[in-house]
Formats: sequence, C-alpha cells, structure tokens
Amino acid sequence: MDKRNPLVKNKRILQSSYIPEQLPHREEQIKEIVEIVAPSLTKDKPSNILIIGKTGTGKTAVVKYIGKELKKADDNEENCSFIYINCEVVDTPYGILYNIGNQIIKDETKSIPFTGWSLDRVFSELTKYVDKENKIYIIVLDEIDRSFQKNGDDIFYFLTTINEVLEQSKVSIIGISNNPKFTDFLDPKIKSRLGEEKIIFPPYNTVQLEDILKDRSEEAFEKGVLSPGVISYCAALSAQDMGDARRALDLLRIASDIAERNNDSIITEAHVKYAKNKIELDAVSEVVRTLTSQSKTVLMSIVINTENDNPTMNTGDVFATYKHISEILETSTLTQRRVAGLISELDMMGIIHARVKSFGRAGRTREIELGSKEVMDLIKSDVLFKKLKNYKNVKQTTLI
DNA sequence: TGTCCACTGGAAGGGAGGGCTT
DNA sequence: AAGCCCTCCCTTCCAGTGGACA
Repeated sequence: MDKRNPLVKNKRILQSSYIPEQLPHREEQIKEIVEIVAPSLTKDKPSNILIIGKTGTGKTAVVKYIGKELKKADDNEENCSFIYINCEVVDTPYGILYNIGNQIIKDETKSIPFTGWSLDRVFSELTKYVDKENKIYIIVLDEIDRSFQKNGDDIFYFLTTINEVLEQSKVSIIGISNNPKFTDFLDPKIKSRLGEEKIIFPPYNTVQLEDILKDRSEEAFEKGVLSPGVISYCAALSAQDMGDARRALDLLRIASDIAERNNDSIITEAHVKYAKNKIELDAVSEVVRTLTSQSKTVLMSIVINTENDNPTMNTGDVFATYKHISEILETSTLTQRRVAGLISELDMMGIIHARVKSFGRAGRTREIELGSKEVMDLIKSDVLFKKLKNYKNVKQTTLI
C-alpha cells in the first residue's frame, strides 16, 4: 500500500476527491456562493442554490471548499451545519433521508435504521431532529438530477417545504447538476424554490486547465520529473473533452503511475497517451464487469449476432439469440419487453449503439451495433459463457 | 391516403428480499 | 409471528409511432 513512487511527493493531491487550498478560475463562483451562504453564520436562512455545470468543472470541489471554510468560521458548528449527499451514490428517497438524518442525529441509539421504517416516519423523525437545535442546515445534493430521474420530486418537495413546519431551525438546499435542463421537468413550485439562485460553472479552457494542473503538480510531484510539454498536453486533451479538470488530473496521475512502473525517471507525453487509453479501457471493462448476468447475456447475444455477420441487428434478432443462449446456459429467460429495456440501458451506458429506426411496413425497432471490439473480448472471456465456446456450431445445427 | 408492421415506451402491479414494529 | 415498509427486478398490458407499401 505504502510503496513510494519516487516521482511523486504526494499522490493524494492528484485525486479528484482532494480539495486544494486554492481553486483557480473559480473565484467568481466562490464569491457568489459565499455571499449567498454567509447569512447562515448569523442564523439567517440563505436562499436555496442550484449549481449547474458539466463534469469536472469544479462544482463539487467549490461547494466542499465552502463547506470547509464555513466550518472554520463557525465555532463548533453552532450556527450552521453543512451536509453533503451524493445522489448518485445514494439514489433512493429513503437512502437520501437516511444519510441526511444520520449526519444530523448525533445520538447513535436514536439513529435511523438503513431500512425498515416508512418514509413518513423518516420524514417526521428528521424534522424533529432538525428542529431540536436552533440552527441553519445547509444540505448539498450533488448529482441531484440522478435522483430526480429515478425517484421523481417527492424528496425535493419534502426538503423544500420542510421550513414551513420548522419552528427554530431552517434548511437551505444547494443542488448540483450536470444537466441544465433537469429543472424543466420539476413541479413549477419546487422548481422556483430550488432555483432561488442559479450559478453556472462554465467548462475550463486549455489555459485554465494548464493553470490548475500546474498548481497541483507543483505540490504533487518532485521537481523536474515532468517533461516540459506534459502539462499542456494533458490540458489540451481534456479541453477537447468538455474542459473536464477531473479527467486532466486523472491523466496526470495515471501517467505517473505508468512511468513509475516502467522505472522511468521522467513523465513524458507518451506516458500520458498510454494513460488516456488505459483510462478509456478501464472505464469500459469496469462497466462490463459489473453488469448483471442477464445484461451480460443480452450483450453476449449482440456479440454473437455481430460475429455471425449481422453487425446491425434489431431488437427481435437480439431477443431470438438471447432466448436461445439462455436455454443453453439454463438460466431464466426474460420477456422481450424486459430485454428491450436492458438493450436501452446498455445503450445509455455507451457499450452499444442503439437507435430507434422505422423500416416502414417492416416495423419500427432499434438498430443495434456493438460499441467496440474491446467489449466483445471482455464479454467473451466472462466465465458466465464458458458453455458457449462452440456456439457457432450449435447455431448452425439447432437455431431456426 | 390509409394500412400495418414490429416494436417502443409508459404505467401499474407483483413478489422476493432486506429489515423494523408490535 | 404477523404485519408493515422500501427497493429492486421483473411481467403484463397497451397506446403510440415512423415510414414503406398498396
């Protein structure tokens, strides 16, 4: 675990979870948010804030940074508490309330169980505890659009109306979203409450990314280990990629790992190039690896069709193959409706390409293509499909 | 211009599995 | 032990649809 990389002083600094002392090119946004949030130090309720910006534009870092500063300015959290929830990690209404509750409730014997209670009960228990001390609670809901997608707006309704029931304390919400349009689908009442203040985080440009990388790399690396063009190269790659600073830092970190493993004393552009490929491949294999076995079987059906000279298949083709191989594998067979749903999930994950297309009289269906060759190799090597080694032959004799 | 295909996509609901409450 | 509740995964049902074809 603690094997030291001779190139790196402090690797933690390159991790996206690290909150630096300075957040370059976000001074304006910090100032805006601080102005809104500052009244909480005198127990006045700040407006709710909605923060919008693409991945890696510093939204989470800025908010966490402000939370840290707020804590410093407020002795023992006497006037306000800062609560952070990531709605992608905790994605059910119960889970969100459970997490908020247990960050507020200090007495462990009174904490909310992670399952078992009705939502109503969690609501009322939470309200009771929030109102116990006269305080401002700032609740940050990161990736708020994820929760809305899955659960609708019940939970936002609760959180934005809770102040009407509270007698002492007040709750302020900071919502963070990648998707600027997500509020369009909210109930108008909730929409206006949630978005009392709106702050936009624009993507970083190449120059700004370079500044960020320079700052961090000075702290993270030993002197002289970065070859001159490396930082601008990482910045340029990530600027193409929607100005994602997280991506840029990942590139640098992985590049340094690769250099270390090769016992190279200098990190070069070649390492970065290699890192880029590695990141992309890792992302895909992680997704494929963690699919449920049914999703894997659907994906396998798409692979088989591709290999059998049917590179653009439709839902019906996939389902036929799916049915057949799940018989061979002796697993349960899902309905076509469900398989169609799994296909559209795979599409959303970016593993396959599926677009709805109409063939006139021949009906309307999805035209499905495999995303990449890597996916094919990954899924074929899955232990689940050992039995299908000679599927091609099987198919010729028994299918249709 | 209307028909009709092969689905899509939404909704409702079931049931298993986790766990609390009485 | 029986009765709840929430979540996840799934089925069933059905209205809706883009566009080739008659």
